[in-house]
Amino acid sequence: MPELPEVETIARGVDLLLRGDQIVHVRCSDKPEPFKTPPGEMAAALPGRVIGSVHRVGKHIVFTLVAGPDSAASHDVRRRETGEGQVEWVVHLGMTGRLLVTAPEAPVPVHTHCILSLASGRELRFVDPRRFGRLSLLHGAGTAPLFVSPGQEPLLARPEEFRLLFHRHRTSIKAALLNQKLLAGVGNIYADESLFRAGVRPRRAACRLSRKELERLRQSLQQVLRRAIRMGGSSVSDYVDATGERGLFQIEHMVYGRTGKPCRVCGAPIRRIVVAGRGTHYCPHCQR
DNA sequence: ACAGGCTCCTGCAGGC
DNA sequence: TGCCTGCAGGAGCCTG
Repeated sequence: MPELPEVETIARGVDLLLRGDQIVHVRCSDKPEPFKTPPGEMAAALPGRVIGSVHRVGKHIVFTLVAGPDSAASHDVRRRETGEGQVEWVVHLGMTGRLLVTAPEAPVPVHTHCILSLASGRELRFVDPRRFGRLSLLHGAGTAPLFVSPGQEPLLARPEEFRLLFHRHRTSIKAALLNQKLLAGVGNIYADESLFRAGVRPRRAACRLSRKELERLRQSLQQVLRRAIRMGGSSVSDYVDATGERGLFQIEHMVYGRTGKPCRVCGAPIRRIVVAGRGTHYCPHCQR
């Protein structure tokens, strides 16, 4: 399940592979999901545009698409400089979404919902069996961060900002970490892993954590996310990055998916409970 | 306003 | 061996 480190890995990979390539043709499936923007609108707006850059906002992959070299807008200096006429194609992978860069003759997997044919001869395919993912098109430059994820970037949050996110919320710290309006990009795995490293039980009320605990949590979260990005993310189930490589961070999981196994620090069996409707793993001895 | 629960969807694991 | 049930979860929506 792609969270911040996986999405970052994928966005970097796709940026490296596709920056500067031009969209020639778009084909979409006829299912209502995963389209937030009607597929017809997308298929009409994308062709001719050039992939300017690909980056991550929260758990979203944002393609900045600029006018193609032969379009009228590209010759208009004012429109080019203001970003007017620029669009952002936003991909959310949900649980099982994948972006694949392939040759057109490669077999098309089942549950392929969108295929972008590129001027280089390659295809960018969006595949998502469970259809929890979302594809949308935003008009104007730099609109994605606000539209898509109002929450703070966990890697940029400073101590005071981080503390202020939680001090008014009476819900569990686990639910608060998963709330994308507070922090953008944290999902189930890294919530559990950061709470373990901070020594905080997932059911604790967010507003009852001390300054010291919140600062420990902030640092644990940032460490865990940075380390996971360096390792290419966690591969559980079928996650792979744009080039088909699997991440390696799952070998460093301390609690996630380790129910009943001995804690790597103290040896106590890892417990699994349900918090905020999510499977939640913690060490009853190390976390208070 | 906030919190918690339900829903969507498919693949896979486990039980009988 | 095969079928069937239940579980996995991000986020939008509904309710209290």
